[in-house]
Amino acid sequence: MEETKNFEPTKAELEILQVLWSFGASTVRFVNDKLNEQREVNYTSTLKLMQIMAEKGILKRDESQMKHIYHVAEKEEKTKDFLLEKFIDTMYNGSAGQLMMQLMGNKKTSKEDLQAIKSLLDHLDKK
Amino acid sequence: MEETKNFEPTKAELEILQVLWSFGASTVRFVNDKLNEQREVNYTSTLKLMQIMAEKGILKRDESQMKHIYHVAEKEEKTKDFLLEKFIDTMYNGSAGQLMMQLMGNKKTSKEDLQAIKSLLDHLDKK
DNA sequence: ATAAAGGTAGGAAAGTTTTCGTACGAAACA
DNA sequence: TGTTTCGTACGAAAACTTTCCTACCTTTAT
Repeated sequence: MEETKNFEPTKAELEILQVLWSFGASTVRFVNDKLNEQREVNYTSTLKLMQIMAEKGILKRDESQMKHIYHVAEKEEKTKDFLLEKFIDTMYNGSAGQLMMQLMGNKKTSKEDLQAIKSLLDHLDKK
Repeated sequence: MEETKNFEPTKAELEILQVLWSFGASTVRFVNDKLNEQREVNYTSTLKLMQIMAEKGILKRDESQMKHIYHVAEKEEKTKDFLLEKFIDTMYNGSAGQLMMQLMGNKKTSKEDLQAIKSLLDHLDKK
């Protein structure tokens, strides 16, 4: 019986999640190397963080090898859904539509994006 | 000459922003009361936080009265745009389209939301 | 066999954020 | 007028997050 955890990754934890989401199960060394492409981090700092995340249940690890291999415990989609929902709750009062509106008034949303959305919507419509 | 600040509200700061966004310029007392509808917070804690936010330039205050009145320095839209962009960057690799996709696969997005989007898109199309 | 390189573990230090105690001034009121 | 209530200011404590030092074990290379 899994508990629905109050899963709130910190900033540094999110960085690590991103690496694992992109590249799949990895060693601490690998994750640390990736992080260092963006900013300087000491190996043991990354190690410690990943150990903590494992304790919290955010990550699981395969200890059968000397180089432990870590992977994310929850499905990427599930976690992102959760985080997105939280974001919408705090920023848009829980209204996804409001978020979308904001998005469309946004320079960041390209014509291609809009077109893609549109055809997807049409597609949904037909069902 | 205003600098484009590296504006990163903390969790507690966001709570306060939400109150001010919803109700407009307010006293500390009012904000604190609103916060206490959700969780217990000491008055001086809220005061301190709002003072800090004022120092940082996130809030401005009218000190002409004894009960200082605080308001958000930046336009709500601008701040939300910034925060949304950051969120998309970290969660969806900068792709607003990807976010939308996730949103549509989501239970939270209602038929009405989708319909609203659709007509907005059609509207944009015609220009 | 021994040194060097690379791994884990744990605790303490450093950095941030959040909370609150205390002091003190102004307003309200009895 | 005196006392209670309500406000600000400020510093320090508490809590949380992040970083890194040190110890020690395993593998690899000389």
